[in-house]
Amino acid sequence: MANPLTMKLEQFTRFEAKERIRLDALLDYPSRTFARREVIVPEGHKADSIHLVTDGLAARSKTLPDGNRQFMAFLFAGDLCDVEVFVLKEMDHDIVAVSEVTCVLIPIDEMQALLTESSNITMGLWWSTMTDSAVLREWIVNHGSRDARSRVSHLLYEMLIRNRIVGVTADSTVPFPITQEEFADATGMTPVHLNRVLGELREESLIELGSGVVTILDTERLKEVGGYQSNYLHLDRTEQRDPEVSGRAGDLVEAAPSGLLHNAAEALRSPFRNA
Amino acid sequence: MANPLTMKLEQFTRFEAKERIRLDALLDYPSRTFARREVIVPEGHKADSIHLVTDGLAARSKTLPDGNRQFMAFLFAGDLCDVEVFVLKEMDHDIVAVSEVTCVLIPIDEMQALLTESSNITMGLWWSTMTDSAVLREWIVNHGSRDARSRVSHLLYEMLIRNRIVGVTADSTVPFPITQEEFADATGMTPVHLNRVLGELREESLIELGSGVVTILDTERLKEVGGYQSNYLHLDRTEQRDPEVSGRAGDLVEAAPSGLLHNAAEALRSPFRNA
DNA sequence: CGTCGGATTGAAGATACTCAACATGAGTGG
DNA sequence: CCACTCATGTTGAGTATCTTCAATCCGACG
Repeated sequence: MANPLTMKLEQFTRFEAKERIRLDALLDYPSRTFARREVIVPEGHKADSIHLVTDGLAARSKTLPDGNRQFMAFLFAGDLCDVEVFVLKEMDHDIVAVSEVTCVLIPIDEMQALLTESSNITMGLWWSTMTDSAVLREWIVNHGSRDARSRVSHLLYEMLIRNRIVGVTADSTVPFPITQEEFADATGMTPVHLNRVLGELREESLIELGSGVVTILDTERLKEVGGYQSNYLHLDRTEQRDPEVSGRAGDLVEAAPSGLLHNAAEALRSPFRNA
Repeated sequence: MANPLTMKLEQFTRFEAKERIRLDALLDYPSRTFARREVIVPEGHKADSIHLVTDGLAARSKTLPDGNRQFMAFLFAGDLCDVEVFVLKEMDHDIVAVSEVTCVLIPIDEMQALLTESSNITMGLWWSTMTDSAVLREWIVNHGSRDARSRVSHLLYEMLIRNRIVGVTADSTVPFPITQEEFADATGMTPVHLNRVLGELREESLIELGSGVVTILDTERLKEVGGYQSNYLHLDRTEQRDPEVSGRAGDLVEAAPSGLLHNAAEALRSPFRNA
């Protein structure tokens, strides 16, 4: 079984065999499955181990005193839930399971060892938090400057792209096992209004809703409605390998079915390769 | 002159003399001053040097095709504008000068060297991007789940705390050299409505507006209106040194005038100290 | 004194929220 | 196998918040 974390980090740098083996071995640590709705890592938690998602959909979530809940990010296979506690003192938000989620629990000492051994891995993880930051910033734009229609479209489109990157989706079907209430928490609106907006988008034949899946019927128009620009996902490293690829890799991913990024990773020359 | 970057990173780890000298020497690189409104680093920029703010207030900003502008973060002295281009391919947003801003331009090779030399510094910078992420997440909550009143109060309070951390402000006066239009861009609302909300807060004797400064008249109530919780700034490292400090350092900073954090830094035992 | 950027105020309208009812569909237990 | 329940989705009507457009005000500065 391929280690999704390795795959992810290889978007940034190319690992030596030894490093890859080391990373792959992380999957041997005990794993745990969380039910839908279950809290994977609670706010205030001080970790002795780090959670790596290997399956399912999780979310970073914060609940305000008034009960209002806000999702700040979605986590897929290959995403680390709580690298921050490793450096920061404690979690400042919850990680909750949106679908059923499986995590591997990596002891903090092991993580520590990994970082001291390989600066390549350290840099890779740093890169990972940076791309996450870029997504966070885009979410701020989304919440601050776009209306409900755009916000919903934007999130759906982002989900499509992120799934394509990972190679989960070949066509325009996005696995999105989420209730409308949760969707509303992610877009900062009420479930009622979200429902109406989704209705609209469906009415206009932009999307189709199945159980646990969203099908994008008109990717181009959805992208437009969402005001989507792909640069913030930083998918454009392929250029460095293959300059004659017309356009940017971001567009490529949006067009090509799957498996692209892994290839891109193989060819990557990062500034830290020799570090 | 104290290097604000060193000071900031010392909140996380304690540097050896050699490292500190190395960091401090960064200030010798050529610096540049940017006028109000000037773009410091444009979107799409691929850097050969990294901008370190040494004075003034800058902002991360994104402008949508429809002209709508959104600020995603404010940058103070000691903040790096574009570490990301160092790892990512290019900037996905602008850095703009809100007040007059001075930056030191650090050559990318120098930065590279620093990272290879000292894993302590690498970890420190990683820590820095993590705390930035925490702030970004809080901004998402702010935009997604709070109404205008709370949003404005929250931002003001955050600015107060961040200024206290740096030791700029002893009392409750926050240097905030910003127009209401820019303030509106940071809170995701129209200038008109922001103006009304500010009026309200002033009416209620929560704040007072001067030119380039905001005075918080009632910190407690402002904190409450903003629904502010201090944990996301991760100021609580002092506990590790001085367990008898009642409460958390976060609250301490909110109460104590200044200079706290630097002391805290001196005593910090980070998990990476021996790395 | 006039100009200009920025702050302030008013009135009308749109977007999104609240409250509340109702529909649907997947279990669950009789 | 049906009835019941519970979670989720859907729809309606009234309301609040925030926006838009536009006018006016104010202070700094030439």
